[in-house]
Amino acid sequence: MDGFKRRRELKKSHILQAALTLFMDFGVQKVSIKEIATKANVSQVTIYNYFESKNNLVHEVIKHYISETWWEFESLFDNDLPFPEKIKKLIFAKTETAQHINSNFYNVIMKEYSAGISYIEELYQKKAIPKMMELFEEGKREGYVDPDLSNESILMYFHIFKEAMQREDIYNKILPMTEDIMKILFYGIIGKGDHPN
Amino acid sequence: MDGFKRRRELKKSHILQAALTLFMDFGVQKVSIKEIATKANVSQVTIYNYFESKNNLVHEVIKHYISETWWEFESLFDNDLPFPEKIKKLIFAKTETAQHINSNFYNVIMKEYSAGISYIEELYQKKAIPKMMELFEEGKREGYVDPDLSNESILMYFHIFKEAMQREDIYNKILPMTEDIMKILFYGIIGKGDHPN
Amino acid sequence: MDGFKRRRELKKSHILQAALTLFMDFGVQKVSIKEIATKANVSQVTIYNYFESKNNLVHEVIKHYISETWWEFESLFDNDLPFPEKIKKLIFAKTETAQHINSNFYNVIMKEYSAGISYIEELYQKKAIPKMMELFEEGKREGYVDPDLSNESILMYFHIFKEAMQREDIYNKILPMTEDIMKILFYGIIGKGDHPN
Amino acid sequence: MDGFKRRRELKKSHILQAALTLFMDFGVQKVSIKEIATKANVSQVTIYNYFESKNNLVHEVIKHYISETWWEFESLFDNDLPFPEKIKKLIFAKTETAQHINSNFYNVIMKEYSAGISYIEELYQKKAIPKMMELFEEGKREGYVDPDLSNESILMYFHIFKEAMQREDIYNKILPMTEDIMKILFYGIIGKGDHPN
DNA sequence: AATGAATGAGGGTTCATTCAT
DNA sequence: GATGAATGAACCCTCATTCAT
Repeated sequence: MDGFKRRRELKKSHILQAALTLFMDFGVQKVSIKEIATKANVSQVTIYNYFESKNNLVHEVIKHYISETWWEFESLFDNDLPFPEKIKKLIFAKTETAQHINSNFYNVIMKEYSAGISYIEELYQKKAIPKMMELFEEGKREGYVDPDLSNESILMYFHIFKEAMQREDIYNKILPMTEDIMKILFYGIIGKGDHPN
Repeated sequence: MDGFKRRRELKKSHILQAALTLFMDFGVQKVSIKEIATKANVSQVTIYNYFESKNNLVHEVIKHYISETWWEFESLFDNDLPFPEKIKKLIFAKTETAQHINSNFYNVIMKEYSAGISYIEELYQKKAIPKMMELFEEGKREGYVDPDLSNESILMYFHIFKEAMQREDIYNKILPMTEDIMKILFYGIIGKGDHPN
Repeated sequence: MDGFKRRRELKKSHILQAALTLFMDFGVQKVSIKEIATKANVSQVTIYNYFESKNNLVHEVIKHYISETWWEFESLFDNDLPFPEKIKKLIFAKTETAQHINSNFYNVIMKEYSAGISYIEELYQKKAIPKMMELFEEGKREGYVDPDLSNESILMYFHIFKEAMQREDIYNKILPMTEDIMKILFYGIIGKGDHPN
Repeated sequence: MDGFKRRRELKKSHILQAALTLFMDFGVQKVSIKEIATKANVSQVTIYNYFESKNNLVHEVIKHYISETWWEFESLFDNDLPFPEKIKKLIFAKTETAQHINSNFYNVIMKEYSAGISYIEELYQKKAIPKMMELFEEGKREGYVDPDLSNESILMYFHIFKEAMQREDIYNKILPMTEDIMKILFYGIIGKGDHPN
């Protein structure tokens, strides 16, 4: 990549980062192109030159965000922790990028996702889900996961949790309860003791 | 209440209902006062006469919505079902009002809530939470809930689920997995069988 | 029509007139909503309240213009002048409305017309053309028009002239040549004298 | 002309051609410098380097267009057809360049012309008009044109026609009526028969 | 009390043009 | 000499809100 292209990419990256920060703080709709331009120290038109429209900028920001997030997610698996610790980390690890995400921005991402935007879909289907499935299988092998449960159910279950953790308010409330929550997760609300039936 | 006041209340109610419907479908930001006025068959100014500002209207709509939702929530407890059935109903019952709620509107409500808006806070603290706590105690007495778990943790746990269920996409995906999800909820991912430790 | 409606119509008419004047002078594209608003002494938004979009305003201005023009056109027939005088008047009469029309505006009107916009089309097909045809028939009866010529051809022929007359530059150049032009129109370039073949 | 200059002229010509095509299709106002640059495979700035401003580019394009058109016009006279055939050809010949010209572009040219832009004016005054005058004189000599008519009047008359023919809609409507139109042109609407007075 | 009319502020977007390499 | 990058100004349009009747 020559100097021209590199500088272009750098500036694009600046704009993306500025937009990402603003979107995460205030949501997509509340942030105007003007604000992004100001924060990125460029003119509005420059943004249009690079991204063509606000909609497109939003797409690119999401891609940017998703791929950054992805690396952090993937790194969670790069260790030899025992299964329960992996799970704990997976749910409670505060990823650098993902925290403090404005709910509007979050919803926009979800809308993209459920609209089947290929980039996210592919990353999720081809990489994230298989990684999780593999983890569940490991848990089943080691006796930590009931082999009768379908991986899909467990995935949904985790998904719901992981998502809730992204919300700052919930995260803060739940942090002091980590142990209890982990217990419920593993042993259910009944606990490991004797069961009524 | 004399005729004047009654008509006034009726009109207010019309406006609230119109606004609620639109907010639930499209979110708060995407709905303009003009649209609400049109749907409610009044002029924009009438809305201002009654509600002073859009922000205030939103507050009132949320109050309206929360109280409607509350009756449905309360009614979930009016039965003699065994504990597990109550839980299932609690999580999976599609309340009439709450379903299909636009995520933007949902977030606005949540923001109100976490901002400590008194009305919601009070309803939640003084009515909803005690009702839930009572339920958990019942579960503990009957051996369905581990007595070592704090009620607060269980509450959070349920909260996360109940909230996820409000989202149409998640609800639809999870419905076919009801049994698995309930199993995880009660027995954890380990299941009721022998435990590794 | 009550006072409200009357005032509304009056204001609408103001805006239409302002827009018409500007369009005729500078063309549609060169005139901004802001300019129209300033000239009509209203805010831009008022124009949008009345006309919804610039496109729509243009439509309405054209309708307004066409109907005004129509009365003047129709009045040209309300007389007992001999056929040749009628023709002369028809071609050279400077209608109050039609003169000084900016060519861009003219083209926009023509585009509307050829797009088959119903209002203009109908006026033209059902009223203007029959009126002209009738005139040609009169001319044929009185020996002023060759009965072998199709009315359609004559219509086209006149149409071309009448249109050219609308253009200020042409009109001014042609005015001193009125007699010659009329002669050509009636007797052709060959003139009434003996013909070569 | 050395290689540098030749390449420069080639590029200029490319740009002119690209601009001309676009102007003829969409009009001057609707075509942006960016589009021209893209079509000509140069950068926007190159256009500015060569033509200084859009206005100036438009001038140059018109000059380019006029001179191309001129050759075609001139060639119409290079034959030994009898007078009536020459006239017919003159009016109905669809020149290669001139056809399908967007009306906006046409008007811009006309504005240039009536503004007395020297290049066009000169070509017109010194070349086109004399050529036409010569033709009329020929017609007069051969008895096809009434010697009492001033050449200026006939010129205007033809001008109006020729112009109308440039418009696609009119051209298409008039083509099937060629014979009638030619008859009117030569013998007037009265025709060659006996005259009423 | 209710409403039609009106608006200032701001949003996304486009364009002709200039800067800087 | 040629270009990618950048921009101020303007445009159409929307919205929450106020005015005037």
